[in-house]
Amino acid sequence: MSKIRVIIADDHGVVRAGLRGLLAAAGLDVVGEAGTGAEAVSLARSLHPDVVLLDVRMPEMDGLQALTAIKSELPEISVVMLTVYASTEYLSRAIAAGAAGYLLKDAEPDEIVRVVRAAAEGSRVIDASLLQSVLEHTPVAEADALQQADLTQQELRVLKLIALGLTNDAIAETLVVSRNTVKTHVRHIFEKLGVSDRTQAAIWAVRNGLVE
Amino acid sequence: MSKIRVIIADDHGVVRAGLRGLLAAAGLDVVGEAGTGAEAVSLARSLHPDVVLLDVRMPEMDGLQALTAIKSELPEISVVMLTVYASTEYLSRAIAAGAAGYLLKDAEPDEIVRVVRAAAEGSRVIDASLLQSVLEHTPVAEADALQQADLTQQELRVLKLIALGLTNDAIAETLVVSRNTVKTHVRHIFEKLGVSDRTQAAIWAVRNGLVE
DNA sequence: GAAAAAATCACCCCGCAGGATGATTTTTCA
DNA sequence: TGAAAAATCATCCTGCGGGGTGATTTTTTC
Repeated sequence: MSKIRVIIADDHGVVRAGLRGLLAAAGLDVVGEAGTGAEAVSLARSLHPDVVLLDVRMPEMDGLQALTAIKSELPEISVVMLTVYASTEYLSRAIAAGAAGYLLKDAEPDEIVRVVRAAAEGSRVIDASLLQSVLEHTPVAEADALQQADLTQQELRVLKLIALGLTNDAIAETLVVSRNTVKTHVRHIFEKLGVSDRTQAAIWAVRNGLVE
Repeated sequence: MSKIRVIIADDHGVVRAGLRGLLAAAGLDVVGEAGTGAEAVSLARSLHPDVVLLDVRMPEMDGLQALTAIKSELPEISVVMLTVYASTEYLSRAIAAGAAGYLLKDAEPDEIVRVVRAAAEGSRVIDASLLQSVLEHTPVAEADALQQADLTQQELRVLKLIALGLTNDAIAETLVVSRNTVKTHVRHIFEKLGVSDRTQAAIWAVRNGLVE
């Protein structure tokens, strides 16, 4: 079994060095480094790594743009986003654009390695602490419809992940439960909201300020 | 072939009378009238009509609540919503709650009859003028991402309908094209937005202010 | 008037989503 | 402590969604 090949893209040399050491120590193969989004894309093209670690904020094409470029040209490469902010907005966009993972820079080294490994295997994993903030923090405003919906805690989490654009399988992985369990929650959510599919549920969630 | 049985629910007697005459003249059978949402629900329960015409605004349970109650208890009954406002917000909710049609009160008599007839047959039809206003009116603010997406006119319409929660078949009916055509547009939309399913496309649309 | 873009539609395939049902375990709360 | 609610998971089934390909017609644009 060959090593997982990774490209690191961040505009700060210090961060790159830190990540490189961290990943190398875990037995991963850092095959390239980029300081801009554009560089990251061309490196991905020439080196075909298993995973690209992209900082959200970079000169000459930011992380999201680079992500989009890579996924459209090289969809088989897994891209993990790195950020300092726990922004639902960005998270949602990154997921929609096909990111395999989303990491906070202050995440535990083990957590970073875990997410990169999972990404290489084709899984989608969101950093636990980031996920926490997204799932547990509900904007207080406009909570009336939410109250009326009378969702349970777990159903609420599932709904938020639906509203982020995750599939049932991705939700199952994220919440560490089985796919069947997720499907059960999803059905209950539909009943309670009075909708008939996940798209309508997502729209409901966005309109009622459940996310963002 | 028996007449289509309709219940009319509106808190204004004048409106009810107008609708009754209009529908009767078209050969439909108005089997009941209600002045409140609660009445409409109980009438629906006892009379089992083919179609219920619900005013959005009514005392004792508004139209949306009545719609939800009817659809959960008697899903086989088609419900057409009546309103004076062309609100995307309400339209989206009504569709999500299972409305078969959505009519403006100042719609042409022929149009009203057409929608009620279509609803009785199980189709989902949105009043043409209302649809027009929803489809052709794009909030100017935040049009940057939209420009970048570079969608064609028809793709834009399809995306808006996706963001209202319509299925491909419903979109096909609404735009009067084949299902295959819709699917083609949908695929192109996904490519242009860089998303992988309709839920993410809907979220994109809402976030970028494409609807509402 | 020719070339390019947009819109239309068909057929095939596959997998996930969504519906129905039943069941067990854990947690909550009166 | 005992009942109710919540969370977990399974299995079966069906259909729609989404991917791939190809093709024709209409409209736009240079």
